[in-house]
Amino acid sequence: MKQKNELLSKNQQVVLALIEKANEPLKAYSILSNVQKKGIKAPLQVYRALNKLMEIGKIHKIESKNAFVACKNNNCKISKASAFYICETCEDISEVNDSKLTKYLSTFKGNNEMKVNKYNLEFFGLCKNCKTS
Amino acid sequence: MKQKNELLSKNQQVVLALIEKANEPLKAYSILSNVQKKGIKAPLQVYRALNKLMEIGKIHKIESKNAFVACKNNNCKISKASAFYICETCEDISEVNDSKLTKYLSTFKGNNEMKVNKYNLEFFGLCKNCKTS
DNA sequence: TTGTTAATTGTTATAATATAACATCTTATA
DNA sequence: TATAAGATGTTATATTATAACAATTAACAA
Repeated sequence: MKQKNELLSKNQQVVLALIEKANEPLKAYSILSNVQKKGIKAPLQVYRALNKLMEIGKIHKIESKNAFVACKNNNCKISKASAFYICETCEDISEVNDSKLTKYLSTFKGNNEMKVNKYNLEFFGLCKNCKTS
Repeated sequence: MKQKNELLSKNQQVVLALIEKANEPLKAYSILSNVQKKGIKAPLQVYRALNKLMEIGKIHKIESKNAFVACKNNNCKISKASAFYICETCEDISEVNDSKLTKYLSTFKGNNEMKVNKYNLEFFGLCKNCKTS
């Protein structure tokens, strides 16, 4: 199926559905083992779906974990900006949703005259639960 | 040698020297092949040195590239905060050195009450050279 | 100076993550 | 209806990283 109308292909739908219903970032091979019953048999099929989903902003990659989460910020149309909190103790990850931060970073100009298209930010620390326990 | 006085062990010195003289991020296996003449033979020896060097803030990992660069910000004693510009065209990577950004992010409190210990930020875009060419 | 301890080293094997290369299929649209 | 873009399926392989275990080194305290 030629991808018009923002329609997702079968493999893309299957992978996205799994990631969306998970409440934690999923790794590629974990995704693979969970979609084999849906007919996806090889790593490349998963990675291709992941790449497409990242392109259109439906998911983000947590680079420091090699894991993938659904975008929680209004289903970003384009994946230009992402920021996460990562708990170093319980590994819980949540997406930062702070419009000031987004604005600050999207318009950030350092001293090197780069034209910034995109950024990824990962905060590490202790989440509310792990702080108190 | 027990590590007091901030002294680095032999393998750590060898790996750090290579990374410091490189003008681009180096990948672990590229480091390995470049230090074999110095007696480092196995991936683990490289990874162990890299991990130690990251701990003490001498180098940073570019998560999106799985590559390692020397810290250019006053040889950070502790690797708590890192930010990079990454050119999507020429792959050139440079460390952001902006005290306002550092302060903003180090004291950032979103809505989730996380205690932030550390962060990593990667800006993607076009560097000065690639913009004009 | 000897025993203890923590850090480091060396080594083999293997796990985990990701892409190359190539053939085929599907469907929108020119 | 031809074509081109996107998607699929498949095998093999490349790349990145750690497990597990044994041995060595040197600071420090008894």
